Amino acid sequence: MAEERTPNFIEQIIDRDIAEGRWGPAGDSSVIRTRFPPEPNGYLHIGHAKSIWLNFSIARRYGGRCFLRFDDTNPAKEDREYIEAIQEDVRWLGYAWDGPVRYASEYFEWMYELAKELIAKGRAYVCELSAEEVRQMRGTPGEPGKESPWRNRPAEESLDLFERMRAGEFPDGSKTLRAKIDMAHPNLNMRDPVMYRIVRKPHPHVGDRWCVYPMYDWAHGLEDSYERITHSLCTLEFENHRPLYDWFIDAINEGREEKIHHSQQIEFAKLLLTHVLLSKRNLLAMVQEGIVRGWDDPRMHTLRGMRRRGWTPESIRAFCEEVGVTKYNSLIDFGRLENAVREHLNAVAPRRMGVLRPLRVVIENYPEGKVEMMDAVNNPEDPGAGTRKVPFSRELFIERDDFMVDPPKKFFRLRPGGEVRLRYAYWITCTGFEADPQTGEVVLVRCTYDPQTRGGEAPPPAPDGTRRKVKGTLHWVSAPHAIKAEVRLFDRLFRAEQPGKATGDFRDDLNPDSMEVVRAMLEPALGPEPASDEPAWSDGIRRFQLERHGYFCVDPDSTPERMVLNRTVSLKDSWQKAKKQ
RNA sequence: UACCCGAUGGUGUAAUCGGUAGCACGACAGGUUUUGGUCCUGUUGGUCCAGGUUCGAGUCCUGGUCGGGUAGCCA
Repeated sequence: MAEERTPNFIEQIIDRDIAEGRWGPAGDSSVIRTRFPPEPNGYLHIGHAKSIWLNFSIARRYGGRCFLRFDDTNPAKEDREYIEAIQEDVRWLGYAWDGPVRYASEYFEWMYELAKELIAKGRAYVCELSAEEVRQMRGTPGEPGKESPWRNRPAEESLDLFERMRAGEFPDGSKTLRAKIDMAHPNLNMRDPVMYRIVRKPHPHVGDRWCVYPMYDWAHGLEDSYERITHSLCTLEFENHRPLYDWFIDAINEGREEKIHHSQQIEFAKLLLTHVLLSKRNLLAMVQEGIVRGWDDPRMHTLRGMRRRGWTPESIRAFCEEVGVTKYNSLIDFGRLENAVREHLNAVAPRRMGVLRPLRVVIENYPEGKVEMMDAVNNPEDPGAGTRKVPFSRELFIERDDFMVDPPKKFFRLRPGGEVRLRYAYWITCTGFEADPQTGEVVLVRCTYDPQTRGGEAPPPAPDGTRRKVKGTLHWVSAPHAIKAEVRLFDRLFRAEQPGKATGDFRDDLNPDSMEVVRAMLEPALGPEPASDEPAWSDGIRRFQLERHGYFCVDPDSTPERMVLNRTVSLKDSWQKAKKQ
């Protein structure tokens, strides 16, 4: 309603349908009905998010309905675990389906009766060819296939056989029900496709009630029909299946008193991202080979992984909206997804200070034992987020990268003799440092502070009117108050835009530094107990911006004794970029 | 060598009936800034090719080129 966005090609079709009254009274958009129909055979990933977003946002746009339906037609591959996980992930993304969860398996009886109608009409037959024979007789693109010897058996015989298939009289794979279409059809899907196969496997939803299971092409249009889906949205690889989708519904309706609902299938391009692998096979390989720690590893682009990494549902939805829907197979730069989460988190994430690689600093003219509580802004983008108190004392930690003995040009951080601002605290000047005699590594920096700069304010101008300036502002943590934490710094899992494209093996493109674990020092507000002014997150996960570093969330591995933070994404860093040039 | 689909700056996506090719991201250059973040301003750069129809074509027609999909008793 609110958005002025121009309608995508699917919405344009729907607009026309509504104007013409194709699905109900002309002008009534509330008849629009979509569905998200996952097979419960794996965890949802960012690619599914696009489909979820599309179906649910269309229903919302038109005031229609969107169902969640498990397309559970193949018990050999499906599992209860996924039925639970998928619902959880859809909810996490922020969507509520209309009514109960639907299951294709609950429509099997109806489908079975319709199959018998087709047999009776001579549009389907029981075939006794083996899988291998069917494959060989299908022909190839360019040359026609051969007809099954069972193709023209009497309808009564097929009917009898089909009933006995269901009754469990025949072994797995021994017979199939096939549609009688055209073995010379240029579209391979139309060469007498299999409608039912015999499979004896316990089904995750309906148990052992069935031993014949419908194939996708036969089942899917019927599922849509049963639920009176108006627009059945799917990905481009089903384009060649649409003629069959339509053929089945038309064949059923031919000569039938009571017509069944005929949804319109519309195909769109699935989400393709650089630096990411989403296929079930590759995801599984990464888990099984220990490349990642599991399906919810923060480097994985399963929705579970992204949730643990700190991605927000809001940012994923905004990303889908941003990249849009077309029939063009585009490859989206992963940076777009990172931008989306930065944009959301920049607006709402509370700012905190945390030192990832600590370097000790002593303020030599600051009294020992003195502690001042400094006022720090929680979010400069949101004045309503308020302020907090941060303790300051004589001994601090600053970032190792923020001090250099012999810095390059344009380095505005701390150096011997140099002055910088400590954010919300004081201006300090470096008076010396100590290095490890063995390694040369700096282990301590000595500074003095200017009491006139409390809060980080510039000191009053000198009598001659000149004003002192500092170029750099550093974050810091008071050493005696610091909270020790484990911080996991994640980076892309793959270095190549298209992992595996160069050599054929994605393992060759793995980023060896996709996870770095550091012992960090955090300000007290980052303790195990949420501060009272932290925002309420839709999923209850605590998220922060560590100033000058990036966005982080609290990992479930955290305990009251030890905080564990995950870096969702770093801040943009024009200094890093400048250094590389 | 079959069938289906697609093609607009670096990337993604708009352009009503055929009528000024726009927006976002990136890159680059400035400005603001107590985060080298954010924000603001500016610059850069595009209709796959060849014909045709038309006063006028990204849009319509014809032919090509390039890219994707399709030969599971998977979905």
